[in-house]
Amino acid sequence: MARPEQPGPGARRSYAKSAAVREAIVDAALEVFAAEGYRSGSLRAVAVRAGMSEAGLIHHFPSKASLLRAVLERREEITAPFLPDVLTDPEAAVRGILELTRHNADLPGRVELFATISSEAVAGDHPAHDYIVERYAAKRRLLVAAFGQLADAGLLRDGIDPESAARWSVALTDGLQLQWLLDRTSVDMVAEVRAFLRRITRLDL
Amino acid sequence: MARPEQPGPGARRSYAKSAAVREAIVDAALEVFAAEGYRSGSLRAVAVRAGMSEAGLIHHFPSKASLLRAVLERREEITAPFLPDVLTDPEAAVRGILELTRHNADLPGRVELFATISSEAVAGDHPAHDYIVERYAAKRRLLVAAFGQLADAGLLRDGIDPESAARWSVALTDGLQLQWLLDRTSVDMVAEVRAFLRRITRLDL
DNA sequence: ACAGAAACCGAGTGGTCACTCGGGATCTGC
DNA sequence: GCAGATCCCGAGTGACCACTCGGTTTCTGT
Repeated sequence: MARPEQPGPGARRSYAKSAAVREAIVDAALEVFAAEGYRSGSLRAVAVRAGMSEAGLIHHFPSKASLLRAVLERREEITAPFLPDVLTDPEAAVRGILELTRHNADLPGRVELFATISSEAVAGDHPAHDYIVERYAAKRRLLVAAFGQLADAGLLRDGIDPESAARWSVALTDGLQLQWLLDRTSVDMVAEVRAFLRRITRLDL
Repeated sequence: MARPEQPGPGARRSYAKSAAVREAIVDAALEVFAAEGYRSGSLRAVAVRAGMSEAGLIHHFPSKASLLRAVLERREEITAPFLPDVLTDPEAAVRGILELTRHNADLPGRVELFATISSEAVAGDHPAHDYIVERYAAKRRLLVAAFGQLADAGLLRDGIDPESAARWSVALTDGLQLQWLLDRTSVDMVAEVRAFLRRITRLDL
């Protein structure tokens, strides 16, 4: 987050253009971390891309880990609307998987960021480890609930387990993204995800 | 490869224990690259784990990239038997997916290695980029052929496209591996892959 | 048993890393 | 319009990086 909190009574607040600068830094960091990963991506590269010095960057984000946090929070803000409240509309959640895939298909940088960070974060001491683990768990919980409700409504195909449907959906999108990143001409992510979801649900996608 | 070629007429060959040392180095490199990735994993860490100095390591593998090559070649030797000749037995190829998953489920290190390297190698300048791209393409070709033959034999479920079956299988195993690495208690990879393959084929797996 | 190559090492080399420090430019509430 | 904080930078700092160099030790074919 770009510090939306109100400053304390005695404290000064940031200058007007500061938010824009921070946003530019986060944009730059997103590109660098996507291309080179968090561990190998350098603050120097981020600073150059953001048009400032390394020391200037550090003034806004006091550590590399805090910059990663900002990048992930920003991504979350963008993707959150694609997976709306499952309790009101389970079909929308499944449709959201497809919409998110469609959205991602135009943004290889963002896809690469998450693919890179996710596998980096397998290491327990990675600064994003807990975040990524929790994010996967949350997504699975949401989709299990969604597919469960679809099953109750008779909209899941016979013999499909909601738990498996959730896991498969997450795994398939992740795996297709990797294939797509390695060779974009060989995979039509949207078509594959759509075909898969039609294969496990009775929804008209 | 651990230099299986015969030495030239005038050239000396390696000493007897050299092959064992090289193997120990590759083992150590596998662990380090799995845990920290190729770019962030250091030769120093590999050397320590292999019980020798950094300079001694470099005597055997003149560059970091050559060490990565050796690691990948070694992995290939191990996994190759799991995907046998599809022309003689397409069913064995599909069964191989499951066997390989079963095999991997006991070796998180090896799974982590390939997950880490694969997403790192998305970057075009990564030393393993071409290798990983080609390896994915080859695996897809093999599975497309296998599922195609199963379809001809009526062993693919109605409406399943062999091309998609191949892509889905690869994507699903990759994606499940990532979920498994992030939280091993939450995913039964073998059961999920088995259920998925039974869902798209008529094979008795 | 000895020549000579392989094996291995300690001590560098130049580079990059995240991050610090002290100070100067810039902004803003009063 | 000015005090004081924010903003930003150049120049470090120590740690680590892949890799080199010159040398000693170990092995092995003859």
